[in-house]
Amino acid sequence: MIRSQLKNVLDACFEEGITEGLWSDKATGKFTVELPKHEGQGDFSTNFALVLAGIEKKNPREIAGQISAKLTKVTELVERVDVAGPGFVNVFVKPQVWCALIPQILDTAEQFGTSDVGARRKVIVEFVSANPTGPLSIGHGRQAVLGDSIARLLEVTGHDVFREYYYNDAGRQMRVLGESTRARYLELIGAPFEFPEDGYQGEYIIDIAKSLVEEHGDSLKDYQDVSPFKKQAEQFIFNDISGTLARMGIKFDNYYNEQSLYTDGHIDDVVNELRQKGLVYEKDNATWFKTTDLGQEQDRVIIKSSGEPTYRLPDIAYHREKFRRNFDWLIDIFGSDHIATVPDVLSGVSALGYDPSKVTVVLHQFVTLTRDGKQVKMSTRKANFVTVDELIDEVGVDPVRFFFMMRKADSQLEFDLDLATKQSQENPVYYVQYGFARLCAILRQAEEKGVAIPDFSDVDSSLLVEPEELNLLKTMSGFPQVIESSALDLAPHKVIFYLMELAGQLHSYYNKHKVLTDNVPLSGARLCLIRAIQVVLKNGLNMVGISAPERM
RNA sequence: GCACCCGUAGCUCAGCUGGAUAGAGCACCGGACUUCGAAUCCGGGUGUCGCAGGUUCGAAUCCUGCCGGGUGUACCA
Repeated sequence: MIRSQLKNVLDACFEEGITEGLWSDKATGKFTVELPKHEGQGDFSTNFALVLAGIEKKNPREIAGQISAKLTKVTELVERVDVAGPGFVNVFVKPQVWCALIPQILDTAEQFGTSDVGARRKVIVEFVSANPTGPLSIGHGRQAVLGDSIARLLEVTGHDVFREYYYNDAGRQMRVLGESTRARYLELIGAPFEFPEDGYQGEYIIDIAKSLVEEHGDSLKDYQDVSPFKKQAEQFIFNDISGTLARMGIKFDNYYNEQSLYTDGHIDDVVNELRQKGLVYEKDNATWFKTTDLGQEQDRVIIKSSGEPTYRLPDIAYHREKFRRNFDWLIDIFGSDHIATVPDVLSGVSALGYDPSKVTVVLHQFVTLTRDGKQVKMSTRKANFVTVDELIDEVGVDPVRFFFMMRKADSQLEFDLDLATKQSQENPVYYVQYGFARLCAILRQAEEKGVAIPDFSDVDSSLLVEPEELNLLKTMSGFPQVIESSALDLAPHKVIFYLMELAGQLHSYYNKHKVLTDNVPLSGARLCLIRAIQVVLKNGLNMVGISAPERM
């Protein structure tokens, strides 16, 4: 936030230089204010001189001198300006400017870090979308956390967020599920049975079959229709899935059933509309979507010769419905194995007259589990756990969420079970949470000692002079920016990295400087600082759905 | 074959959309609790940023071509 203040100042100096004839306006919007990597390069630096020198064909050091003379005059913000290297202008900000951040944080409290950049844009985030054929797997877990955190971040940055789970309870998969359940049922009551070839092998099918035996005895024995089996399975599995999601603190605004696309006629609509545009034709008894007309390499089947649509058609119809429901931004979280649908859906909606640039697809790579330094094989067999529930049982909700967010979506994610279960030093979740708990402990201690936490207006903030204190303030001033960019980039991992950084600075500070001392004014100032850090850590954790425990 | 993603320290990964001397965690070694919680801190790094070109004041970052890995490329979802 101080960075943007400085940018405004720099822009003003730039304008001033134009009227003075020092340079033209060609560089408008080209230069930036950055955070230098190394000590001694100031609190902020700007490439102003380098950019202008390139455009104006002048000596960068000369321009650097001119701009730094102007910046130096802004005494309420700037302490000192250096010109370094090829022409970087390094700005040192007055310590009081950093300290002024404390009351801002304390006053805005849980609002600190929120913004309205979203301008109440309506955004729909579709994620998980697993069909109810079994418990959520590790891959779904990553997607669930990713989608939910993205949704949370969009919410705090001023978007109107709608979370949706898309599923299909018809189709082949579900039929096989029903048949598997029936087979287990017949097995349980001792009747002859035949397990379907691609049937679902999991234990949970047996549990479902047991429930049917309890409810109906053997009265379903001669039932030819699979639907009672299917229905029971679906209900059980959905219960299981939503239970898992609830454990992770995830709620959906809507579960969208693919079936409704058929019953409401949207599937036929889409085909007809595409046909009218000359983008649909029949060949080999199937119906094809002429995607070669839309820049793709080959045409795609949308209705099989059996009369059943392929997955593409409902996907396109579903996205069209999202557009028709007036969302401004459509975000899909998919596993990378679904990448093939993306071009088809985008071609489809764009052929139907909607703007494909309003669709953003976040593709995440796979998750592997490691234990004892070795990869855990993820077979459908038992022995090794593969469900999110089992993962949560072993490591806890917060570590699960945290670890799933530690990597950007593009990267494969290695989930280190040994690290996640350690309640110590190495575990980054506890590292951050412990930072928060520690601050709570200090404040409890203050209360016990009868030390009042002063109002910031009664505090002499010039007492906060330690480098660790100023660094903490600098880091905290970047928090709103971090939240905004991780929201707009749909990249929660940035928040995680930020929190580790902030917690690290806090722990260093804690070990070097004591907050509660006999020096009352100093303790007062530090207590205010402590409370500010507490706010930022808590907000950061909560914004990505992780708890901030006061004691651990 | 084609499309997308990845290739950065022993391992797992960041790197703010082009900036200065490339970072963190883990692992390993050595230190710090009569003091606000040691789930913490302090010290210890000799990396061809996969390779080769190109763009420019400047490239891990952008472009092209290779190499290696993953995923997809169905009338499966």
